[in-house]
Amino acid sequence: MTNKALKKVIAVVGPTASGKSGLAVNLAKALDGEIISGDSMQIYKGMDIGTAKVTREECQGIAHHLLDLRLPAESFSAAEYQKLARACIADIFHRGKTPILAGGTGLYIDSALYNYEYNKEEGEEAEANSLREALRVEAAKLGTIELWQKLYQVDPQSAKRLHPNDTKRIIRALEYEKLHGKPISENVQAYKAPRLIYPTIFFGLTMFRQELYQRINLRVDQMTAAGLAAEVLALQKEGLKLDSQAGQAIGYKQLLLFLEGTYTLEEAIEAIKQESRRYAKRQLTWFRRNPHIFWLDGKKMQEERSAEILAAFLQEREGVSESTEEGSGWGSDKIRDFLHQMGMAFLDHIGTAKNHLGNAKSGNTKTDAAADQSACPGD
RNA sequence: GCCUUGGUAGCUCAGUCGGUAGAGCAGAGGACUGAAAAUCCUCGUGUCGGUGGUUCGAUUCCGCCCCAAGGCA
Repeated sequence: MTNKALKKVIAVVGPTASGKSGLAVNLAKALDGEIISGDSMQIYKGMDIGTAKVTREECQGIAHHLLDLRLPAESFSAAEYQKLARACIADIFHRGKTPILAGGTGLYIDSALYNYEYNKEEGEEAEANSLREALRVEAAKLGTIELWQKLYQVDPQSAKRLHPNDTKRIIRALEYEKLHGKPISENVQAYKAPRLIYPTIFFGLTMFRQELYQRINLRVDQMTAAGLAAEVLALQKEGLKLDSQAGQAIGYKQLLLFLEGTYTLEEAIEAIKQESRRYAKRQLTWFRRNPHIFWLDGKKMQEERSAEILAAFLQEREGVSESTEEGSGWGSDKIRDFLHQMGMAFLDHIGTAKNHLGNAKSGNTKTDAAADQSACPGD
């Protein structure tokens, strides 16, 4: 075997606790890869336990990029992420390795991999932030409807798109208009036809909802046992605050509220579990609409051999020229057959995600053979 | 064994002076282009414990039975 690396970006996405990090490392080992984190909170130094950041052992010698870039008091943005992630991808390709983008922050991942256009002129972060702060103050004074009406006057298109209660997005639209003198809706053409900017293969990890939630609950308990509260306390002493970006991270927010006396410890932990479950659901909503993603059973993909087989498959196909890289046309049937042959689950993306509710109340929700096979591996 | 109070949506309960029922929480679906672990929108049919009776009609009234909690022996 000569070069194991692919000339493609591998993206590993999915909800929290679905096994992304582990699969990414195993794929990296098999494909001579390096991992780029696609996670908005692992950006922060010192936020390790609560963000489930990979430990030294878990890295297994594989390079991980875009972790620990900022202090918890600092801010960060999707635009900055885009720039850094793309530079990282270029560098990894340049060194003849496979870039593996793994993470759960949909906006960050899409910003890096699709033709999202952020404005270079807007680089003056401080200026933008002070303007944003001013708009925030104004928003609080005006009330939601009035703020929305204000946006309607300068950018009726965006106003129609945005719900009057979605203050955050309304503020951004107003901010954009002030900074550029034109409505943000003008910058949105690309967004109707998202285009991948690298050859990319997406893998999404998922599992029955009930199972996923169990794993989330378990993981929160493990984080608690590993000293999450102590971590938050230490960060608080260094200035981590509830109203900062990092202070909004699930786990950190609730424990800060505990330290402030709003929650008991038990209440905080319950809230962390619940918010994590809801977050996982939102992640699934984001990724499900992406037709490029091949969905895999997160539990089965945990086994190292699964990753090896998948990697071998990718290498085998590397030579084959693919004219239909984009869209679900990419070897769809072939990969399905292959994965079935390997005894792995192939979840037929969007449809199956819906079949994967695992909702006891609605009983048997399996409707197709693929879901059936993956759903009951032992039967 | 007797008495009391309950048994209504996954959970906690409200309610129907008899016309097949509704809140909170949990949960589900969706949106998303410089805060995104953020922000926002939408969604409530359940043998009203079981069974007989009264009634045009019972989840609602009555009888019996089952279950739970408390009290008395």
